[in-house]
Amino acid sequence: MSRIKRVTAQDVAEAAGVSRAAVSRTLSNNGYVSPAVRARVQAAADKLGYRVNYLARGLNQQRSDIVGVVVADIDSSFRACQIRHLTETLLQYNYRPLLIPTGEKRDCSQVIDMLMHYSVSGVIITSDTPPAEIYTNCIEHQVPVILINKADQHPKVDRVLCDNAKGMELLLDYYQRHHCQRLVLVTTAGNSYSIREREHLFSRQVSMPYEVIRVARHDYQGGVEAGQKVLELTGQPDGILCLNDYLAIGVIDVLKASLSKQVLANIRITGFDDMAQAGWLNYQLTTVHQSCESLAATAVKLLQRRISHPQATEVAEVIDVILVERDGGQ
Amino acid sequence: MSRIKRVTAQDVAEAAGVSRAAVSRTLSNNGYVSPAVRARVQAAADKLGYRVNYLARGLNQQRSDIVGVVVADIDSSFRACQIRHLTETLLQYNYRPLLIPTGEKRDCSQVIDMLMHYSVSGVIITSDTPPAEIYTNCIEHQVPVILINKADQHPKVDRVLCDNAKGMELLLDYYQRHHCQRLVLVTTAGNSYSIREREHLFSRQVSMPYEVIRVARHDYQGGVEAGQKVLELTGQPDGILCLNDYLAIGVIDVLKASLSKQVLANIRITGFDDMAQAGWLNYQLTTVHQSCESLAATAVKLLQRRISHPQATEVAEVIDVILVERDGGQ
DNA sequence: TTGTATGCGTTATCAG
DNA sequence: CTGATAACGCATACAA
Repeated sequence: MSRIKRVTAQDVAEAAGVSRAAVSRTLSNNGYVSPAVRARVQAAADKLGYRVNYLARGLNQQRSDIVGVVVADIDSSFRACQIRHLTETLLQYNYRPLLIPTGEKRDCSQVIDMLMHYSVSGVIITSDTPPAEIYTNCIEHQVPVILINKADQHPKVDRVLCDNAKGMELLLDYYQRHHCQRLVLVTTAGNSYSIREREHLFSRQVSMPYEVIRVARHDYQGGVEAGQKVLELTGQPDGILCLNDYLAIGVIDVLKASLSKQVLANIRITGFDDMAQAGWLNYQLTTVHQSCESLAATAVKLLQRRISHPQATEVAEVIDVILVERDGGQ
Repeated sequence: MSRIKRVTAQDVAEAAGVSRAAVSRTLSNNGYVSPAVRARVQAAADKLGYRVNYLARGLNQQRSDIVGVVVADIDSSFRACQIRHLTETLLQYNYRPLLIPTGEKRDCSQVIDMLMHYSVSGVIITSDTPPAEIYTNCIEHQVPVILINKADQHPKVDRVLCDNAKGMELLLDYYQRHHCQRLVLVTTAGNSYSIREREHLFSRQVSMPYEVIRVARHDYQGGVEAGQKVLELTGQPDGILCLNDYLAIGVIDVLKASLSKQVLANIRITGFDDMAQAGWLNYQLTTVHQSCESLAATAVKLLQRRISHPQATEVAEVIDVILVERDGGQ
């Protein structure tokens, strides 16, 4: 195989008339090197267009600066937003995001196993139900793990969580302020942490009578199914609290198709997450906003902390939320 | 620095009582090795839980099996779908997707440069306006480049394209079949290849009088802006051909808010791409469907081809499209 | 068919 | 402060 000519540290060293070691020390800012040599090395490196080979460095240092980003449902709006900010932030801090989508089919534990053999610097998990195998695998290889919106508590595994409690409080306060009499909770049967947690908080904090509609999926289709169940109720509720925006939007679409504008105007529907579509004219959904930016920033901050202090006790940082009141498209 | 104990080929070799070379040959299926030895090596490798170190292999082979996926607007629905299928397909074929989001701010050429130093096996670009620098950089390093829905034609750079021509034909045929008299084209002023190409094809193939509404952005906001301009027209058109689904949905939302159901029912609005929201009850958008699955499959197929035949002449594969007729939510 | 020896490009250690 | 040298873990030409 014909090997491609690359600019190597050796080349720079020769051009600058110094040793490889001096080059390494200069460019990694690690170790003593005289200003004179430093200048010569810099000049030579720039002229030759030298950049370190990350593979070689990774092999040597046992860490590649690659960060595995494990995520389910990439094509759901909110997740896509998370991914975008996570990858942007990682790059900004000189990590490289290796994206691992986890479908139902794919055996993601195998993929995770693969990650270990890249000497990844860390793994950020946004998947809904990460197999326990991931932890054992990562811990065994001493790879930092950051969990986003996950229940699981593990030693040395940091987490960043959306403030579901505050969000639910804001929503319930919203319904109370508007003197809602008959509330319906739309939730799902799946094992998504966010949904489970919000449902739990709801039932603990709610102080008015309510009914529950439970559907299988937590996406738009689930919302449609929920909307149909709403129509089957005897009489209309005046409040429908949906545990995420997709559910709310599905409900809205079904109700809009079957109910008059007047009737609909008296039903307050809310969501959770504030994904892009919540702001669309047709929905103008009142919902709880969680910032993907600060979520990403916090995740990467925790990752860096754990990389430099592998033995620190685990922490769980909570991301603030706010209520976004919209007029429901009226 | 305390180094983590890893299972290395040497360990396997000792456990199996053979040389490192025999282990390498067995596991990479490259070179001759007797069945007996092969079995012993396999057994030892399994028992010890050995997996090759991709960094070391990459350093040696000058290719890391990492594939850079460069993409703008991750959080747009259709792009997210592309990403999902691209990454899934890449993993399926034993590549690892390194995700590079390109914003307006970020200087992505720097990031691309970084990719080169991972000895990436290839780069797949879905960004709308990839800087020319990318090509020169990749070609210089002899890294395969696959372009998705891009105009740029470069030697040794393969492309996969959506069949915009057929799509436009289907749409115009649709309007003709329904005896549309007054058509409005909604397009943008940006330099997105898909939009530009579709607009060009439209003007070449259209055989009825039409008006043009041009907005700045090609996202939902652009659609809203377009919708407002539609309302300013003297009299309503009976057809609005939008060059992507986002534009169409924005237009629909504005018109729904201002026009009566009856008037709206006489306006045929169409999009392009068939993103998830096009199928939502509220929109039921007639649009041109392009399959992200086959797009991803084709991209990876071309990538593999170029990896094994770096000097092959470039090709452009076209992905078939179909018209998805929906009732517009009536 | 197998083992030996060498290179891949860095960084870290240890003399000088 | 600097330069030789040994890892890092793998693949492969070459010799046996």
